[in-house]
Amino acid sequence: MASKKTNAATIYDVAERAGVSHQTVSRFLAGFEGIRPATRARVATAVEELDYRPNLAARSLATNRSHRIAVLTGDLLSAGPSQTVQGVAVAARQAGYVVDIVAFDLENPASLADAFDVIRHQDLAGVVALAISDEMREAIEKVAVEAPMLLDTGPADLPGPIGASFNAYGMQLVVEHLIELGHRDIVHVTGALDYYAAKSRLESFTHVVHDHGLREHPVLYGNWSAQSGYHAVRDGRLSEEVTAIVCGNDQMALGAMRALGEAGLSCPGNISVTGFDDIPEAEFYMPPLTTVRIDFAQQGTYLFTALMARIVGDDVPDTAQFMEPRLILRGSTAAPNY
Amino acid sequence: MASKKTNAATIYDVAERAGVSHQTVSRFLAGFEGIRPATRARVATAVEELDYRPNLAARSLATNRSHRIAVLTGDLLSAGPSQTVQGVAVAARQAGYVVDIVAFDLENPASLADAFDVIRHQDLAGVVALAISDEMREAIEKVAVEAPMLLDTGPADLPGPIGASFNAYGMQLVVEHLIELGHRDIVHVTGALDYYAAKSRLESFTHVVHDHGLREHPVLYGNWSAQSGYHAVRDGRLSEEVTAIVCGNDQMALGAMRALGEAGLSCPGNISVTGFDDIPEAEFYMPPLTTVRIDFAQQGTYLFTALMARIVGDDVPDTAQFMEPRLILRGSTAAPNY
DNA sequence: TCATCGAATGTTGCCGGAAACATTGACGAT
DNA sequence: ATCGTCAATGTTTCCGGCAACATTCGATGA
Repeated sequence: MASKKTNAATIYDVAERAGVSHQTVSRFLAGFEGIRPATRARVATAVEELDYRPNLAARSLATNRSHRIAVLTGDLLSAGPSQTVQGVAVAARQAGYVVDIVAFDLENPASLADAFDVIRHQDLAGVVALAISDEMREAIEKVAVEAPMLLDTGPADLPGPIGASFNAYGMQLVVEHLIELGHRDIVHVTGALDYYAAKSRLESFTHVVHDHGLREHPVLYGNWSAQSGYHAVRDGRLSEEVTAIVCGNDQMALGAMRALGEAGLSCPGNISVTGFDDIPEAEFYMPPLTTVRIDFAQQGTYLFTALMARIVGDDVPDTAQFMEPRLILRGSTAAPNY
Repeated sequence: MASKKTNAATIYDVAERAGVSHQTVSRFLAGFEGIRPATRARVATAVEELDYRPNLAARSLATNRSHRIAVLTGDLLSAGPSQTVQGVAVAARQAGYVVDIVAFDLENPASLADAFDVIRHQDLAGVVALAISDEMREAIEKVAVEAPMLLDTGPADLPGPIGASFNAYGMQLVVEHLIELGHRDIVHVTGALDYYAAKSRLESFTHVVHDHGLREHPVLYGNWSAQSGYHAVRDGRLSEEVTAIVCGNDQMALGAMRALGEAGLSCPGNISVTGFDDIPEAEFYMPPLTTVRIDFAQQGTYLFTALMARIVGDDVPDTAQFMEPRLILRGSTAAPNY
C-alpha cells in the first residue's frame, strides 16, 4: 500500500497544464516579476490544481544549495540542549530551513565519528553543535567540516561559543549574591567537566571566589545528575566552615539538598544551596531553589540567527542583548548562621 | 571564504582516477559483489584519495528514495518527547537514515500547518509524530501526508499510537499499588488533556478505580507542569477522605507534594503521592517519589523500528516486549493513616 | 514601413547519481 | 576453430529542477 511510485506532479506537468514552458513555471516559483498577469494566473491555477510541490532534492542538486542545517549533539536528554534544539528548529523553519538532527550516542565513541560522517555527506548550509564536550571538540578539530559551524559552548578558538560569557556572568551573579548575604566559605559542585558549560561555570566560580578573597575549598565533582549532586555532598567531607553550596545545575542542587537533609542539616538554615538554569521545577523544590535563569530557547534562536549571518557573511549579532542571565532569588539561600 | 563552489569529488572523478567507468564506481558503492578484486581495490583507493562522498541529493533524485524521516512535534521541551527523539535519532542513524526535526510552536497555530507543509515538501520515507494533541490529530487527519506516519500516542484509528497501552498499564500499576496499601479514596491530577498521553492515563485511572469499586472523586486538572500540580492540589478543595493523589507525571507530583507541605500535610504520612515517567530527579524529591518508569529512549527506538517495518511492509513488531512500564516504589506512598 | 529594443517566454544543457541496457572477453562445450 | 554463456565492465538515459542562452513579439522611433 505504500506509495512506491511517486506520482507527484513535476514542474513539467504544471507547465503543460498551464500551457507554458517549464521555465516560466520555474520563474513563477521563484517569484520573478516579469510574468504577464494572465500567464501568472494560469500557472498559479495549475500549481494549485496539481497540488504541485517542488522536489527539493532536484532543486538542491541543481543549485548546489541545500537549505538545511544540522544540529549536532550527544545530549538531547538534558533540559538545556533540548530546549535549545527547539529554539533552533523553530527559528530555522520560519526561515525556510530544514533541521537535521544528528544525535550520537554518548556511550558509543564510534557514533561520534559516524555523526561527523553524516554531516559531511549531506551538503549542509551550516551546523550548530550543542553541549560541547572534550570528545566533540577533538572531533570537530580533526574533521574538517566545510559547512559553517557554530558552537553553543566550547573553547574560544572555535567559532561562536556563545555560552562562555553567560555561564560566567550567571555564575558571578549567584556567587556574589551569596557573598552579599555574608557567606565566606562556599563550595562548588561542578557539572560533568568534559563539558565546556561545566568548565566555564567552574572557572567563573573560582575566579569570583578568588577576586573576593574568600577561602578556597576543594571543588566537588558532579556530572549534572541529581544523583551526582547527592553523592558529591554526602561523600564530599565538607569542611565545617562551609555555609553555602553552589551547584552547576538545578538537578544537582536537588541532590545536594537531599544529602543535606539526610545529614540533618537544614537548607538554608545551616547551609545555602544554589542551582543553575532555572528549570521549571526548581521553584517547587523544598525549599524553592535560588538559581540563575538561562533562556535556552532564546539561545537556540540566537544560534540560528548567528549561523545565518555567518553563512551570508554578515556580522554576527552580539550575544549579550539576546540572553542576559538573571538571578532568581528563592528560599534556598539565606544569611549564614554563625 | 565560504566554500561557494563545491569542489567535492563526484563519482566521475573517482571513475577517472581509478580508470573505470562511473558505473563501476556506483557498483562499488552499492556493495555489488561481482567486481574483480583488482578493480575493486583501484576504486577503493580512488575513493579514499579523493575523499569522495556521494551527493545525497543526486542519489535521492535518481532513486526517488530519500532515506530521511521526519520527527514532528510541538513539544521538545518535556523530558519524555525529547528523550524519544533522541531514541529515534540514534536508531535512525544506525540504519543510515537522516532525521529531520520538524518542530512547531505550540503557541502559534499557523506553525502547525506550516510544519505539515514542510513535511509534504520533503519527500520523506516516513514520519514519526510525538506528543499528539487534539490540534495535531486534527491536522493529521486533514492533511494527507503520503509518507507512512506513526504516532506515539493518539486516537486508535490513526496508525500506531503505541503509547495507549503502556500508559494504561502503567497507571493500573500505580493505582493497584495504592489499593493494595489500603487506599480507597484516590484522586487524579491529569496532564494537559488535549494530549493523548494525558487522556490515556486519565481513562485508565477511572477504569481501575471503577473496577475496584472505589469511591470516585472529581479529577483535578493539570497541564504537566509542577506549577499546575501545585495549584491543582492547593486550590482543589480535596475531600477530607482523600488519602492518595495520583499525578499524571512526576513534575506535577512535585508540585502536589509542595502544596501538601504548605497545607501542613505530610507525605506519605497523611497523603500518598505518585508520579509517572520516573524522571531521574524523582528519586531525589522529598520524599522520593513512587512512580512508573517509562523508557522513552526505548520508545524512540521502537517507533523507528516499527516505522521501518511499515515502510518495507513487514509486520510491525509487538509493542509490549519493548516497553514494559515498571512500578518504582519509593517513599511517597504508604498505607493510609486512618 | 521597418529596424530596434526590451519584455515575456521558450530551448538546451547540466547538476551527480542510479538503472536499464549494451558491450567485451574469457572459458567451456561442441 | 566457433559459438554460447556468463561475469565484468561500459554507455545511455533519466530523475526534476535551475541557469544560460535563444527566440518571439509588440511597442517605439526614425
